[in-house]
Amino acid sequence: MTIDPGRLDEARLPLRRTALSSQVAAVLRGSILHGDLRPGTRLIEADLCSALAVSRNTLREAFRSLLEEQLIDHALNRGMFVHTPRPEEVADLYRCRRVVECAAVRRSEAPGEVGLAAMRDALAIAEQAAEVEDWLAVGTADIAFHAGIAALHGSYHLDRLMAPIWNQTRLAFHVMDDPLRFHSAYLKRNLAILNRFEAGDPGIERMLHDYLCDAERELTAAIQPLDD
Amino acid sequence: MTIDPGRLDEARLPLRRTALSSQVAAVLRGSILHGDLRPGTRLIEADLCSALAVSRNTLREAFRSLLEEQLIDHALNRGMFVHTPRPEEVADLYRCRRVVECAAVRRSEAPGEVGLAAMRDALAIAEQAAEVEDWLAVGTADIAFHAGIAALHGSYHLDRLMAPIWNQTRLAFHVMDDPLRFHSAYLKRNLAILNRFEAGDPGIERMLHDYLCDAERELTAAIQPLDD
DNA sequence: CTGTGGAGGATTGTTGAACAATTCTTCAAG
DNA sequence: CTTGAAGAATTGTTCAACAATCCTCCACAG
Repeated sequence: MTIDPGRLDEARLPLRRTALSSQVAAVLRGSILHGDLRPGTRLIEADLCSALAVSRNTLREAFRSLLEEQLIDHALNRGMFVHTPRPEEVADLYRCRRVVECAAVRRSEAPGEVGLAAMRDALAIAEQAAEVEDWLAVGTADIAFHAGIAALHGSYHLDRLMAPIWNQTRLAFHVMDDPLRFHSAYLKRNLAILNRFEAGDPGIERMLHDYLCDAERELTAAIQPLDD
Repeated sequence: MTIDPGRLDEARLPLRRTALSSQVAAVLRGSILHGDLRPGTRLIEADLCSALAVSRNTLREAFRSLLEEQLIDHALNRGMFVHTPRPEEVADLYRCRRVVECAAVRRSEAPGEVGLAAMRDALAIAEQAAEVEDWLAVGTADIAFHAGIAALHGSYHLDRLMAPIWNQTRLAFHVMDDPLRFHSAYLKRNLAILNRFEAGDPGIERMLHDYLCDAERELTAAIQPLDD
């Protein structure tokens, strides 16, 4: 039996159908993380269906994914809302991050090359964005940097489970009043962390721990006023 | 207007405080974790719809939840199958558990009374079940014990993120050939862990680490032969 | 002016049906 | 025994409809 290369291209098209609800989820996820859909926004099914040109069932399947990622909240018979981080939730987020990230930089086994590369890339992007004063991008890169730290574990499940944590952290950044003062300080500290890790400094765990405590305190204070 | 207490009970049944799809998901989740639906079982939509008396759309929304929890797998145009744990996945599960559980017993701050109570309860249930040789219940209680350890963190998010880990661990137990030999050994070690933790022994972290490495090795070996 | 209550509209929850696409089953022909 | 194709079974996706619930508005009594 011979294989016709032309048929392979044809077969590629129906693959999109599987991704339909996933594509919708990706679009919404991007809008929420980018800040176009701000925390607290109500997501009305009919409007989104016509805007995205999909059926309600497909949209609701996409909602299911976003719910699992905790990017949106569900109120029975009232629908979906973009999640609004609360101060006590921020404290919980950073408690999780301290557990996972501090353990990641401590473990000597398994270098986790993927995570290290992610850290370097994220740092470069952040510095570049900071020069243009694109604080949105700086915040995103900061999260990517710390996701890279968690990825040092080299665990598929751990990365998967941390995704909601990063999402919520990103959301918390959106409800901050002054992103400049916040992010610029931590850019330098990220660089220091990377250098110490590559140097094999054993004090890095304590350093990262303090870093996360500081960030938690500042972020909690910054989102306090927004109490809707 | 007076309130008739008798009518409140009647009104409770038709009053669904949760969506039907999540109720369906709960039923399926229970069946899978309990072992009624064994790993590899194909979940045919039409059969489940008639059995649960719900529509396909509702059932598929429930499927979406179970997919996110990785209790079931999806094959394009072939449907849903109860997830079958693979050896490399088991290794990843225990890598996550070592990070979270070892950190939980180490931290001196915040006693985490809820988690401690969960550990005690789970241990009592496990011992009771072991006497009747109900190894299904012993396995479930073992997982509840370790979930209690993770709950020592007192973090809502961490508990939430660990839920899929416990689910997958429970699934892995189901594909073991000899549950007796496996669980009976770890029952005693669970008791030892609890005692050391309550005594404040600092060596508990290393002890728990070794425990988890042993369990990983044994479990991996036990599920190896089942390669479908 | 306040707030109480209800009518009506808007939105979500759920169902059933329909059709296309794909996979599985069966069975005859080589 | 293998191959191949027709038919059945199952899934992927969309649509329309109805019930249940929530929200808005307004009349009306105090």
